[in-house]
Amino acid sequence: MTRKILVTSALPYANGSIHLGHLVEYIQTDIWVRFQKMQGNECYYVCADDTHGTPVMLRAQKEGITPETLIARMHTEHLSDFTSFHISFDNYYSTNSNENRALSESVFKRLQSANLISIREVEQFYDPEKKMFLPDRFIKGECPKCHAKDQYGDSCEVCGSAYDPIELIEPRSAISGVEPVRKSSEHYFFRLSECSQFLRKYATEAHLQPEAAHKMDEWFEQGLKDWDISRDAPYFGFEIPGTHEKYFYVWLDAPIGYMASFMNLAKRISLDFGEYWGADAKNELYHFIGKDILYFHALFWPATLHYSGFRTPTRIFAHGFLTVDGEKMSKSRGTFITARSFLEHFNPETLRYYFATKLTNHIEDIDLNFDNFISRVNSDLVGKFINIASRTAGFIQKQFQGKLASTLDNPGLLETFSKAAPIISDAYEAREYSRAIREIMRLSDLANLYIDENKPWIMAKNTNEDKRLHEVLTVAINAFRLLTLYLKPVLPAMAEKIEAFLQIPPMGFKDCNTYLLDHTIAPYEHLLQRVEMENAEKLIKANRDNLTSTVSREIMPDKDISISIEDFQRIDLRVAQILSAEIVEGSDKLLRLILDIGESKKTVLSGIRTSYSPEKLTNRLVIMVNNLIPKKMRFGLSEGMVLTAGDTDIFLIAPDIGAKPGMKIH
RNA sequence: GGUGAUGUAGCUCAGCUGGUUAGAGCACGGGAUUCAUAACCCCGGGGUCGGCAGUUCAAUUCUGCCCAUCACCA
Repeated sequence: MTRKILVTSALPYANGSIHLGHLVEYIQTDIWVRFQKMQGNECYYVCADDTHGTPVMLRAQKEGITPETLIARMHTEHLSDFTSFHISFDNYYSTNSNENRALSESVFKRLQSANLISIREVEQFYDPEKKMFLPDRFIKGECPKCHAKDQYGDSCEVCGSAYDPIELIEPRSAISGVEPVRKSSEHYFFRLSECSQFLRKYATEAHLQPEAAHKMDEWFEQGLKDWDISRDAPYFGFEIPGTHEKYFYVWLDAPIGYMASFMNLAKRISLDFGEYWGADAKNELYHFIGKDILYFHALFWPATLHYSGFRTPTRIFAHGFLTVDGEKMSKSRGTFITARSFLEHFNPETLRYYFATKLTNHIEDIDLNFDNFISRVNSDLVGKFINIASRTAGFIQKQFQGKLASTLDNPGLLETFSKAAPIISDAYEAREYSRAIREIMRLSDLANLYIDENKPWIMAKNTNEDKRLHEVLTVAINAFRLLTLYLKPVLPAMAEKIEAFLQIPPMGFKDCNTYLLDHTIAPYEHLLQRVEMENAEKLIKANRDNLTSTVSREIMPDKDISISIEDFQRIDLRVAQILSAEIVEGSDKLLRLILDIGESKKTVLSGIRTSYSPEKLTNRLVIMVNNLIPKKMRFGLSEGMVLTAGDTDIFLIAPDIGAKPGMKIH
């Protein structure tokens, strides 16, 4: 039976860039969603930018733009980062939408009629200069316990104690620096204390992870407190209906953003909203979240939903945080790594794979250790998995014109692979990705061992063993196909490349019992570069450097980096045509290119062999730096360089069709 | 401070409800091999399973205490 499933990840806040910590969650969720789709289930994955609240408002002010402009920019940036990491949202929306406003208002009104909203006076710090109430994080002062200076209003980073902002010694507004005054105002409260019976029941039914259930018990024991859901103007958010200058606290409308994003999707592709969110909806609903926001998702959110006439989540899946080299991510250490900078140094799928080897269904922190990352990617992905195709495909091409045999040498091996499908899919379903990966790597070892035992390279020398050779290779390629299928939720882009190589339609789990026989495959091209420690070092350095220049870069160009137009014009860039390309003997990476630049020819030694084979380059147009001082290398003279993009995967830069060799570039 | 989680080979981690000589991958040493981007295959060294007590015929696995690390405190 086809399950109907709606999945969400927590909404990233529109005040900062996506970093590797965020990606743990999106990658975890995306693997699960892709797995569900491969199982043939109807599964939708929605998310949105979380756009409201004081930090967004203040940042927009600081940049001199409207909050709407800021959140539009962040939305574009976030979505582009997610897309690069192959996060396959069915909808990526915004909490600042008409749907979300309508739903938030309606939820509020229904809670009001259920008599779950109360109004109370609250005394808070107020910045008399900025004329606004200050959230705890925007008040700084001396810690009342350990007397450390310059601590936030809610807790001390030095001694770790938590307190009320009013206890701070010599409090200051972090925005204006003036001393805040105490001022009272009317606040709206959601009477969570009235919901504890319902929530206790819900906590049991939702089958929370043991750690989460434990935490819930702790909260129940302490007694649930009412929740302040209003904020005073100025505030960027939705005004509360029937009030003047009172706004919904961002945490009220943020989870409603899940519904709003789905509503927007539902309209577009004609889904029934009620089947997913109605009070008695039967479809499944899952939220993936970080452990820090369990309180909001396991208490406020189900209560809000239930008492406003909607369904509650089927399950809530919490995960731990990311540490880097065993320590909390730190901007000054350069381990606060942004998604974007990772992409400049590594293939995104290497991170997806690494996280998959670490992720379990427990709320445990996972560690990014670069030594470990490099060894996992190089030995598992390149050395074990890809190696299977790499060491056999050549024979299929050369000896059998790319065609697989119609019979198998050892069907038993492939049966073992097929039989592993339920083990692997159970592990994915249970979010025990590390278990799935262990099993897949065990199978990869079996495949490599099988090839080793049968030694196709020996058989290839004896023509009388052709039939057996053909069958052995066919088993190997089929093993590779099944491994690809099993890894596909984790490595979607690579799986797509491999499907093109095997010339087969997109695979799903139902394909785990069929084999490719009497079928022609394409020539093999290498699928993944090894990763190197050097790149990790560059990545960390880039993030450390970025810290110091972030502020100035947003406001004015950095003088050290900026160049004048005259500086640029000193570089003589020309369109060039590759007349010939050949491998430089004795070198790992170099190709010798003979380039036509109109009036003359030049020789360039270029380190692009890892990404381009010479036979593919002849007649291509490229861009070359013509006035570079010629460099004498061990293998001869190089009279310039050709422009490329990327560090590990290298891409030649090419002019548009019609350009002629020798044309100057300005 | 309160609460929780974790602590198994150099590194990253498996070890289900307690039961024969505690496992894997990587790293390391030796061998074999050359099809594969030095990848792959075989063999090996290496662990008082954080410490101390207790329950038990038997504890890495259960209980208590201690130590260390990490996280959370709406």
